[in-house]
Amino acid sequence: MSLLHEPVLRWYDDHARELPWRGPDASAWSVMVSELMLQQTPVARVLPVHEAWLERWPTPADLAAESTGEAVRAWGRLGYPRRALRLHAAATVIAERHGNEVPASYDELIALPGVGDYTAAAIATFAYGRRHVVLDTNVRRVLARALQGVEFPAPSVTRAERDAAAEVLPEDPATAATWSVAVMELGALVCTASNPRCGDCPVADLCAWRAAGHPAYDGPPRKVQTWVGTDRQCRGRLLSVLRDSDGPVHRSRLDATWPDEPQRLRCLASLIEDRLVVDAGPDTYALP
DNA sequence: GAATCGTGGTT
DNA sequence: TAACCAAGATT
Repeated sequence: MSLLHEPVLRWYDDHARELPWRGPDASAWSVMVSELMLQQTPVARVLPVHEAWLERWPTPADLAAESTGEAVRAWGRLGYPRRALRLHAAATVIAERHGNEVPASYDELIALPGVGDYTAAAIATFAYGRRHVVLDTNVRRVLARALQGVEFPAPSVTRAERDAAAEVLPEDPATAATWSVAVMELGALVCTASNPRCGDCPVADLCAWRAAGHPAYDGPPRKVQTWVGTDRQCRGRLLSVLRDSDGPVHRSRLDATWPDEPQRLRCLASLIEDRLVVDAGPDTYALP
């Protein structure tokens, strides 16, 4: 029993946000949709899209019955639209091979498109109360600070880090689930990447990083993604036009979004390759 | 292991 | 204002 458990669990009881995918009435599908949407995307932006998504597609089979293009359109501006395709593909597998029920085991979950280690552990834990180590960016940061005494964890998950997280995971599955969501919440609201609110932290007096005097990060430089002029920006522009159009679009409308022609053509080809866009006739393109 | 993949709020 | 960063997955 880690000394961290009681204060963190009590803090969560008092400060947890009420989110639609939490609580006893949330379906496993609701949890799964939220987890895919929350990959690299802030809660505030996910909330309205998640609500509309669940209203429109209450079960995996409902989504699977739709075109992938409708999924991409409903995804809106959440970013990384391939996640919409993967969620649609996962829904199809669930409808066809899992009786339209989101599977509960980690092994079945991680076999689904778009579901990696974190998401499989999160769904198994938060939707079904299974006991797994849930290592997201928040949990990693909180544990790096509280246990290891460093400002940020290593660029990728290390064996020692996973072992340490397993070490502090409560034995009882239900408590472990609450612990994981509580640590995530603590990382999201208090133990933030920049300007952490240590004054509001329930484990400030147990924190190794604070005890060491908040030493600055001295690991390998953390990569900062460039944006202006990248293929990602170009792809975003192109897809935005299609998303906001009811039907197929003439190439001239895509041409207007990006001046660099070789890059524009390359990005359009990659969107087609990714099945986010389809060739819909002479000089015409559309969502799939 | 490193590169790639969107978007927009915050500082 | 440019940089930072947000419940990662895939190749």
